[in-house]
Amino acid sequence: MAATVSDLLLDWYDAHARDLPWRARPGEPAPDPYRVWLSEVMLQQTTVAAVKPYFAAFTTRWPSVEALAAAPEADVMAAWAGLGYYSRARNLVKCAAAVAERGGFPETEAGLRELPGLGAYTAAAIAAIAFGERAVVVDANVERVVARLFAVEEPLPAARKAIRQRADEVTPDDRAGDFAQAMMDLGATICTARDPKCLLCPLSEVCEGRAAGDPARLPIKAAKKPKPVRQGQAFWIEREGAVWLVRRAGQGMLGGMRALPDDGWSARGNGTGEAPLDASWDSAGLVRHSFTHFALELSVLSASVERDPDGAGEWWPLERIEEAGLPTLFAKAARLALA
DNA sequence: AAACCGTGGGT
DNA sequence: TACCCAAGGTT
Repeated sequence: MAATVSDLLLDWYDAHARDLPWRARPGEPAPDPYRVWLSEVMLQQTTVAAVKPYFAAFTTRWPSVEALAAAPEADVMAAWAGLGYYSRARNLVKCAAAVAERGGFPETEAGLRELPGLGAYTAAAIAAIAFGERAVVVDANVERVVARLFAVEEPLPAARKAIRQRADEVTPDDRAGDFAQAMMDLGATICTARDPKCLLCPLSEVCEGRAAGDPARLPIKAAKKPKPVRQGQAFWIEREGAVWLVRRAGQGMLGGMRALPDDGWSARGNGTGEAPLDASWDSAGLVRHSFTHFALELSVLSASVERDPDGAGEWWPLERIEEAGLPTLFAKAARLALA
């Protein structure tokens, strides 16, 4: 009888699984659902290398979902600074509160799916990895592996339905969590987006994409739109060894994060060029920063003042600027201003 | 349902 | 350099 995809993949995983801080080794008991949840949210659209130091910091500072739920939201947002996609941090706080309130994580895919910040992928991943449920886990790695394995010629995103169906067909009843992690490891290390290592792949003998001759061209994706370049200004306002920081609105770009005052630049257009107060401004330089859907040229203006700017904000000590939790854009601006 | 939402690393 | 990409979710 021919070996199934899941047999081949699980055998490979038993020998080659990556050793990651949030993961149990093959055969060990399932890890703490809190650690699975936290890692899965951090890993959304984010590389393993980027997540590792944040995962270590969060689990040290907040060892349980109850501890995280009890933390001030500002502390969690500041600890997330630099990881990106800050709605994840806002939802992390909401989710921790909901889980602590109900006395633990839901143990089913459907129950998990109701929590803030958990979509189809993350709910399935936690159900399978932490609770051993047979859930169909489809992320970008699985899409790529499945598209190649079954030579799916339909372009993404239209192919998602067919890919999910194929993924369901190869997902085993037992070890669904290991199977999901094996698919993701395969996608991350062997069946990579560029230059797949087919000679090392446990599925090479059954891969229809390889049989067809050019697996690397799959999955087929639509061309990306060009990013506009926007111009804006940020203001470095000093008084008595402190800098004026504001908190951005809860929705939208860098929502909920501490920030420098700026002139209202956005994805849609340039800033107004208007400063938040009259002062003698010096140019501290230009920050070029690329977001997902636009690029920003941010000119940083610096001044010393003797009164508070209008509106809400706080004077933050310069020597503790690293602890302010500025997102990377404004951390770059601060570096310029302090240079 | 297409658009919005970060960042760092690889090529 | 410029572009692509990564364990997606929300609206």
